[in-house]
Amino acid sequence: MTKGEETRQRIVELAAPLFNQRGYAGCSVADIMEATGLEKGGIYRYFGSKEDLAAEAFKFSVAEIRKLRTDDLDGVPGAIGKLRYIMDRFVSEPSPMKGGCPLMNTAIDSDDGNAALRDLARDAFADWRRRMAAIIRQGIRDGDISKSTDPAELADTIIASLEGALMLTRLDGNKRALKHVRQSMVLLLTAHST
Amino acid sequence: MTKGEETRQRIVELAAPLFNQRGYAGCSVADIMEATGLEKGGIYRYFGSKEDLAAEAFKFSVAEIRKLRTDDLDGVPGAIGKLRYIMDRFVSEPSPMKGGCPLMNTAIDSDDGNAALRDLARDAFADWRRRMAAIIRQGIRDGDISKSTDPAELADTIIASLEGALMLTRLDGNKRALKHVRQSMVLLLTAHST
DNA sequence: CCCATAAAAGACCGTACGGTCTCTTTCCTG
DNA sequence: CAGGAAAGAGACCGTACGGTCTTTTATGGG
Repeated sequence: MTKGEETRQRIVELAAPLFNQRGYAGCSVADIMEATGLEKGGIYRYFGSKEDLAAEAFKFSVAEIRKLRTDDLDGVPGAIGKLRYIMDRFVSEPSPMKGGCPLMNTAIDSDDGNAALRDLARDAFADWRRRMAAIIRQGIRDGDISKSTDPAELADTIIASLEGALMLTRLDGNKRALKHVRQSMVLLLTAHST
Repeated sequence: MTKGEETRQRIVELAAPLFNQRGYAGCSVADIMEATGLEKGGIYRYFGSKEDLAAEAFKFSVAEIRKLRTDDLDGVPGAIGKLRYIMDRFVSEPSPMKGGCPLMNTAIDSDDGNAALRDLARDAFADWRRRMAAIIRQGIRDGDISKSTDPAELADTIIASLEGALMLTRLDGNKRALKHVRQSMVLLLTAHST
């Protein structure tokens, strides 16, 4: 990795939490200059525009979050176990990055305009949903989850409720909503169990 | 209502959807000038700052959304019926205002900085949660909902999952997530019914 | 050690930002 | 219809914005 590549990577890693906290419009290039200690020239050398940099930063955030949420998942036995593990991790480590969940933040930040970021957010959620549905399908095959369960429906519900609860939790400054939702999701899983 | 008061109100009503779509940082005073057809002087006459205006606009949005979501609720019999009615309305009319749910948008937009807006969002969610918990408590008293149900837990779950689903729905451009979540919440309600 | 090149600095540009202030127009009342 | 007050226009201010370009500095292979 050349020095330039290292610098570029450093910019992305430092910009990611800034964009995540302040949003695309709320985070200026000057903010990134301050965070990285670089001048304009040192940044625009690697990125054609602020939007390009924001997209790269978001991709980095997605990769980070996916890593964190997928870690150790293979070692957890059974579909129900995996789902509960995902939920528990979400409650115990709700914000893998300063500013909350980058997926949700970007989804809301870019729902008007900024099509590039919006599409990236959409893809990231689609990926998460697909992976979770696969776990549920496996659970159905294994006989742990009822055959009448719709994997997409359950995956959407878990993701939506976790993200919604994270928003409330960050707003309230405590984990009450997250804990409540986990409880409810455990109950829902019970209803889907065989 | 004097002409000034009318103008002030018009500014608030026109600014509300703009702030909701573009966020606080993403919506400029010039945008509001264009929407209202007023010049700077005509706006700053009524508001001390952009932040003041944003707060007023958000309060207006909250009042609107609360009106829309509380409408006709008294006519619906039973706690379960009321909860299902709320959820159905949320699915059929997910965005009472251009740009999605102002509560969620503001919550995410202002979670870093902008304490005034954040507090308003927090209060708005607290109010919604309180009202929903009251419905659930009434359901328990009436014997429609199990005594072991925690009203706050159920209220948090419904609100979180609806808001999360709304985010996904707006991102995807279709109502799949909202419909899936409603299905799941109906099932969850069943589990809480006596 | 030299030197081509990579890397970064930072001056500069035009524009848009939030906000202020004075001047003009509109309105309402006596 | 006159005059004072309310309402609005719009010029103006300093700053910050995203972005460009030339110049300087660091680096690393021959």
